[in-house]
Amino acid sequence: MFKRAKQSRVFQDVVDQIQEAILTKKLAPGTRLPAERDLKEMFNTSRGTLREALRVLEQKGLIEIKLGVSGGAIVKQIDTDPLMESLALLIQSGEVSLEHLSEFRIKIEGSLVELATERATPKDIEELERMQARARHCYDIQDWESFLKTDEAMHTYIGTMTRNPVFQFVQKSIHDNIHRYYQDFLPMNRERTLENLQDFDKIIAAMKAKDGVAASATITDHVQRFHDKMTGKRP
Amino acid sequence: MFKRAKQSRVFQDVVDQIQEAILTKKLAPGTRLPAERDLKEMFNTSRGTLREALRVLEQKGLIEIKLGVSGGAIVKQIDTDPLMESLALLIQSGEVSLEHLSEFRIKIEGSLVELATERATPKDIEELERMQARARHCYDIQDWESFLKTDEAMHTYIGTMTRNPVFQFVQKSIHDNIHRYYQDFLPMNRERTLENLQDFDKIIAAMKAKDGVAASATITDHVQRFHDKMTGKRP
DNA sequence: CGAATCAAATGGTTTAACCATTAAGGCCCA
DNA sequence: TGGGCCTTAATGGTTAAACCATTTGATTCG
Repeated sequence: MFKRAKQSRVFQDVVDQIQEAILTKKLAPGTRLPAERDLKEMFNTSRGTLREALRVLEQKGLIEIKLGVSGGAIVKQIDTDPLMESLALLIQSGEVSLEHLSEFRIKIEGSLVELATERATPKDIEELERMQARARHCYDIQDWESFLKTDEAMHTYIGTMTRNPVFQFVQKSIHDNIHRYYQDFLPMNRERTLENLQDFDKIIAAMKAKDGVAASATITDHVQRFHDKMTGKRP
Repeated sequence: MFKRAKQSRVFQDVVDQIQEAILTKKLAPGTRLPAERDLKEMFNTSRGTLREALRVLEQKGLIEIKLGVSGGAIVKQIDTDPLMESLALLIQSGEVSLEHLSEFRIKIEGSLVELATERATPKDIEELERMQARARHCYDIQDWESFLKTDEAMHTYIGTMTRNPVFQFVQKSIHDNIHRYYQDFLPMNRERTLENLQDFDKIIAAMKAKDGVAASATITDHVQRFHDKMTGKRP
């Protein structure tokens, strides 16, 4: 019925006030907050307490703190970085395994590609083709590391094509985390790389034809193959 | 090519050391860290700086701080709460709208229910039926608020049935955030509530029959209807 | 004009003290 | 004996004042 009455922590009140001002756009991104020695007066608190509040806001990704004269706390444009950091913590702690992530990816990436196909602009297709050309070049000179980077960039770009920040975050966090631990268990080789290239050829062709179902099917198969290799299954 | 050399901030070093110890399980959940006045000696720093570090770790969800004698910093079991908080910030700031979230939900919740159906135990089904009975009771006495709570609990429970923490987080965060802003635009009424009940009857029946496809189809339709109402479309 | 130097603003750190909360033990009195 | 009250000590929360380190811009000098 009742929640524990919150123990009053001064710094928490400061955090709440500044956060409220940022979320309601009373403080726009780019705005510079007053200096610590001024803020401390405004909130009628001490500098130590005020700094604890700023530390929390910084950790939440709401402000950024710069050094030197004309430095100080600057209101940031909110982004998904704190979300990504939290997810990385969950993975590093073992609460979430790469198998969990990969299973999720199998279920979601098809829908994501389908949505991206619906909303793809000619510019998007051009951009993907540029990236695919770069990937092919990496394959030719057998630069696997750059190939992986390009591959990740293509997946992430398809996420942005959905024009939905939720899909964008999901796609970015999946690939960011999968690739971060990639080489631990999945060495790159010529054969797998070629498969990747061919899959993306198919996907781009399907996107051009506005065939979301085909694009979806191709990527789902692509992802399933990755998952099977990772979990040690062999066809 | 190069990243800016990190400006040395003492508190950051303290954060990194403690975080490392927690993630590598050198400090197990439940462990109590030494008192601030002792930690400050160990890290050879001041109490203010040390407290900034503790504040960051608390914000990350890695420790919890209790007051009084035998209080102090206690290592927490990592969970998805910080992730949820970050997402809530994105939504409150308007970076992510409820339409975005709802569109995502349409694509994912079918797969999620399918997976839950595959992995459902008899106990899971029993639990769902208990919840459904409670929802029906709320409907009978026209207690819409409790009905919504039960509805959310059922969706969240289906998330746990996947046995995959990624799906669990996704499901929890979607419904947590959708319901938080629910009444702003979607007033509950007798008709919609009855639809909800009937949908869940179908889903539970499909789960009993291990018919993942039917369960998936039902929930997707359910979610799509919700989305259409929210975005103002009428069939 | 350009480079070196200096000065001021600002965040980062340290120290020392005091306040507030909590748990535990002891004391008093019925 | 038992229950309630008080004291005490440990611990986080807060304050204050000073100094250090970094950055920027103005000033000075060759």
